[in-house]
Amino acid sequence: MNERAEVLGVGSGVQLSISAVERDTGLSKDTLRVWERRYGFPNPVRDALGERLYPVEQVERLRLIRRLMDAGHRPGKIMRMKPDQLQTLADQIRSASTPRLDETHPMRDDLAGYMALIKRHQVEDLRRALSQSALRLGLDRFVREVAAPLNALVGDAWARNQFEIFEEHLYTESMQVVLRNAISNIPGPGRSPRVLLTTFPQEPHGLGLLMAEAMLALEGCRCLSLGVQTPIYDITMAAGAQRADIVALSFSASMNPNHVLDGLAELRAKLAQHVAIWAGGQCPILARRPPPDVRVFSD
Amino acid sequence: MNERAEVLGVGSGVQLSISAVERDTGLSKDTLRVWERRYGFPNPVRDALGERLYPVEQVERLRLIRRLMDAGHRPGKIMRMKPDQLQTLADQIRSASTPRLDETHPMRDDLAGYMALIKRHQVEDLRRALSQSALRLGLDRFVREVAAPLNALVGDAWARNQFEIFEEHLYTESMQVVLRNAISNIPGPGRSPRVLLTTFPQEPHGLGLLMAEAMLALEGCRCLSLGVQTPIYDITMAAGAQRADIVALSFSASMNPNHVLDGLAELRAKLAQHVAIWAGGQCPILARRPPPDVRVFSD
DNA sequence: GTCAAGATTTGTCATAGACAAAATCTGACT
DNA sequence: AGTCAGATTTTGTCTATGACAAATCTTGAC
Repeated sequence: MNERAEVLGVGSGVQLSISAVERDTGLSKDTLRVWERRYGFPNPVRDALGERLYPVEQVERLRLIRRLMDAGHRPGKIMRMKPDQLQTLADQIRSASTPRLDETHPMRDDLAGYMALIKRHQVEDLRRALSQSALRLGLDRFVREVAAPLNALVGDAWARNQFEIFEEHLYTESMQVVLRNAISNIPGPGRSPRVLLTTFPQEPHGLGLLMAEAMLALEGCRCLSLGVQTPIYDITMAAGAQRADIVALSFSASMNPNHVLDGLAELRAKLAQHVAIWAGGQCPILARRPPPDVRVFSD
Repeated sequence: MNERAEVLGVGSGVQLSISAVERDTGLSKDTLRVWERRYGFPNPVRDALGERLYPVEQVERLRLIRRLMDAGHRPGKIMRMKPDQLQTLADQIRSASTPRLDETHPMRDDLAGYMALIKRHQVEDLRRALSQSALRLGLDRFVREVAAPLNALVGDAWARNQFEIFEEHLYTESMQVVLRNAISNIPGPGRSPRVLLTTFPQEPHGLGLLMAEAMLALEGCRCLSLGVQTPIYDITMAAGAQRADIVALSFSASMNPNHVLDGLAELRAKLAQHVAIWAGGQCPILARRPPPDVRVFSD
């Protein structure tokens, strides 16, 4: 019932409780404790009750470590490195995973423009610009060339602490309005596959779902979205009730990899065999270790 | 790195590992273990390694318990009850929460029709019926006479355990589509008050927000929604950045009354004095003990 | 009815040991 | 040089039990 403040301001720096760090980094409490025991990092201070308090610098380093692990590095190696070595490694990763953005091409002007609008809180301008872009490019190209990369940029900036929560909300709401509007203008669905869209209970981000719905609806699929955070058991019930041919799931980068894989395995086991599972989103584990019997989409 | 199958078929029934149950029920591992220790339920069998395996029947009972807790009951009481008593309790919630619908008036025919469509999972028919109703009545009357009461009915049916989670999701998504569509067709905003809409972090329900946005936009307000679950600090930042005149908040019946009152007090303290706070929604505490300096709307 | 003080309930945090799955290393063999 | 089986290390999650503060219920006075 412990709902005491989990963010405590103490002296110079803010400090987070273990559950706050679990939320922010996606690392389970067990993992955080065992890392401390084995590697000596993180090294949180303790409050009067002996409970862990993580300084923000350590939380940021944990976030960085998580990114490196997503890129294939193992904790035992990373944990021993000094901060500057870590940063060097991180920079290498970045050029490996998105070479286009840094050197080959600079960030595309239009995307940079949208980011600036978000940062300056010009919501109406942002919405108008996105709408116009969608009209100009067509929904298909808009999703591929604007929505998806912009989403990644925003997620990235968010992970680096360059965005306030409300700025991310402003972006999400704007993009949602534009996408929903575009989707509702797609001519009536064909008879072809019936697709049920949703996310797992730990995944509150719905933009990926809308992008998927847009693309699938354009292909003539009969899309039915359940919104976000549907328990696995209910996904199977809904799939049965709606006679779905495909269950499509969206995963953001912040999802715990094990939850993703375990959840997909459980869903596969409970779902009728003839129903296909499609998975997409920014979540790195999907690309690194795609589960069997699940079709994975990168974009 | 325990990624052994967590869904094991053993003899007649399927059994789930503790982490699978955590996912399915939303109860933390710690909670599941401490319930077992204190109340003797759940009572999972053990595998060869001594790890818990929960039979599906127990998981389903856990889900029911969780619902009753959401409705305000405490685990210590519920846990001792026999299955049939549990079901009785679940049924009793109805008469307490909505006396009017059962005896004083019967349920209106059109609303009963929508409820039936949800129950029969006829999503496309539901969406079409709602759209037509919105066109026929006009958005203002549609919100007052259809969306708001239907919302209450669905919330009620949910509390009585008459709806599956996915059925509630189907309804929410349909109504959301209809409302958003209607909102985007409202002619451009006047210059009058700038309204910032959102909910508190504990409140994930967004339909109330959309209904409020519809009503306010009809009045010529410049509405800006942040979506759901914005931390109080970020609400103040957003209000400042957007030069909001009004901050409008929506509260469903499931919100903890103290969280509501404390949150409103905190927001009032942190927000510039000239910014008004409007609060609305099904939450009973708002009507029973309206906080000072906050304008409360029942519909 | 409303409020404060006291008692109870309840979720989360702490500790440390154990173990299987994943990842890496080793050496033999095409 | 590449591939494969087997040994070794790494790593995350599980186990158990005790502790405690926040939330909630109960009691009694006004």
